[in-house]
Amino acid sequence: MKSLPLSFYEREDVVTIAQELLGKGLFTNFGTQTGGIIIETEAYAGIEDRASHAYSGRRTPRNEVMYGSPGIAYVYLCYGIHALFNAVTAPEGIPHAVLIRAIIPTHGIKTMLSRRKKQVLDQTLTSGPGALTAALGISCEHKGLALDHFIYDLGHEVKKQDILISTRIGIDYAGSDALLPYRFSMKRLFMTSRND
DNA sequence: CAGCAGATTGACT
DNA sequence: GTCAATCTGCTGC
Repeated sequence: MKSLPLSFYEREDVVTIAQELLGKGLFTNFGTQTGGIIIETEAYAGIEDRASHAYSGRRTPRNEVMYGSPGIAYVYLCYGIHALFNAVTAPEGIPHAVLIRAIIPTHGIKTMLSRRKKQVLDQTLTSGPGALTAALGISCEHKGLALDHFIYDLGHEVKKQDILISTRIGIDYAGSDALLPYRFSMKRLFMTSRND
C-alpha cells in the first residue's frame, strides 16, 4: 500500500485536502490490521474558523501539534470519552486539520467488532468519529505520530459529483462558521453493502 | 421513531 | 462550574 507524500498534507487549502481524503484508506496495525476506506471528513480551517480548536490562535498542550509539521495525527479526547482522529495539514505554523468522521470497514472486521463490543457487522461499526477510533484502537497516545502509518492511497478515484457537501456536525457554538460547507461525504459507496 | 441522560476530561464564549 | 468536533441505551409516544 502506498502512503501519501508529505506534499499532499502540506498544501494550504484544507477544504481541498478534506475532499481528496475521501476514498483513501485508514488503517492501524496493532496486532492485526484493521481499517477501511474513508467516506466522510470535515475541514477545520485554523485561526479563522470558530469551530477549530485553534480559533484566534488558541494554543494549548492539547492542540499544540496542529501548529507543527503537516502529515501528522492530531488525536484528542472529545466529551471526555471519545478519541477523535484528525490529519494535520498546511505548512508548519498554520493549524489546519481534517477530521475523519467515517470509514467503510474492510480489514480486521473481527478485531474491530470485539473492540466495539459488537456481535454483527453493520454500517455503524466505523461510522462516527468516536466509533471509528474505537474500532481501529486509536487513542490520544497516537497524537503526533506520522500519518504515513495510518493513511494510504488505495488508488480509488473519487469523482466530484460523488461528493456530498454539507455543514459540520456538533459545532453550533461556532456562530456563522457553523454554516460553512466544510463537511464531505460519499454520495454512493463504491462497495456493495447489504442493509436488508 | 424521537428525545434525552450519562459517561468523563480538558479548556475556558 | 460549564460546555465540548460523541455514542449508547433507555424512555415514551
